[in-house]
Amino acid sequence: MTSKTKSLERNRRALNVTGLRITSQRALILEIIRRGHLDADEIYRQAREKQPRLSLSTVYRTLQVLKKLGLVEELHFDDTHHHYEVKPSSDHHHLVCLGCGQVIEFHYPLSRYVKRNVPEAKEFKVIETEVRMTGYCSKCR
Amino acid sequence: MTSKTKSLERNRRALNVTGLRITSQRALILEIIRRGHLDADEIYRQAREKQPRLSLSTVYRTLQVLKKLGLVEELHFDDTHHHYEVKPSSDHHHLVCLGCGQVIEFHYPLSRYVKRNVPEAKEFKVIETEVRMTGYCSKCR
DNA sequence: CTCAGTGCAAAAGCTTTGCATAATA
DNA sequence: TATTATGCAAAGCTTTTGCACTGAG
Repeated sequence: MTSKTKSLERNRRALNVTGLRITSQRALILEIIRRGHLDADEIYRQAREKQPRLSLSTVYRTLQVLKKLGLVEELHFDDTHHHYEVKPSSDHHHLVCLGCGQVIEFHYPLSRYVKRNVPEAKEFKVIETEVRMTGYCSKCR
Repeated sequence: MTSKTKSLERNRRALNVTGLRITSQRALILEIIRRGHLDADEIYRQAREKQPRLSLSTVYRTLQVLKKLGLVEELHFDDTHHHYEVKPSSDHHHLVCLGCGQVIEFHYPLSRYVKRNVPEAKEFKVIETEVRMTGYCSKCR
């Protein structure tokens, strides 16, 4: 089984559990999101290379569905676009370089740490944590 | 000196250092932002109670200027609006309740903690840290 | 065959911009 | 008085929605 078939299979399963219909558009979009942090328009452009008739509305609608299902997470790197990525299982955060624009991911159980140390957070039931640190990477600083 | 005069004086000084012109609109907008986390439209509505002729463009332009000067920080609580607050001196983060919408602030030197513990962050020069945890507050959980 | 999903085009936000007018320094 | 800032209206972007058609189950 090729890696590509495997990935398609994984997407098919992910969609299937939910009772949603498995359309070629959804499988393709999910496939593309796995490539990294992308915004709607980038997903649209990449998807149209495979399916030229795909519409931007479908991209947005699919992203909403996947977000609602918890398969995909919406991020806020900059002011104008949203970015999307497949939802990670653990705390999962980002360093955004103001110089070259690269996004460095890191995993760390920050919500646990915050809950332990911050009085305000003690009685808060945390659902989601997003940490975004901007600055300069080792090359750009 | 009343507290109100003092606050006006503070805004005047804040604007003055920068070489910008002190207009009644800018002073008013800065005054309003000090009240808490507000989005452009809320600022606009509150500002118009005092200056009915103020335009929304002026609000946006002023916010951009203040942001560029580092007097005000732009936040990303939800998908559709930006929120603004006067820039705090130390690490300063937010718990957003999905139930009642309240925003709980907390201070904690998280960037320092991350830099110490996360390998990816070690050689990163951090300029700004934004932590946003969503979930449910003690009343809503 | 049926209903969920799609494409297209149009609308709906929020935010920015051009230009003449008003106000600051 | 010389610019800078404002107000208004119009444009620009991203995102959402209505509707008829298509395709998955």
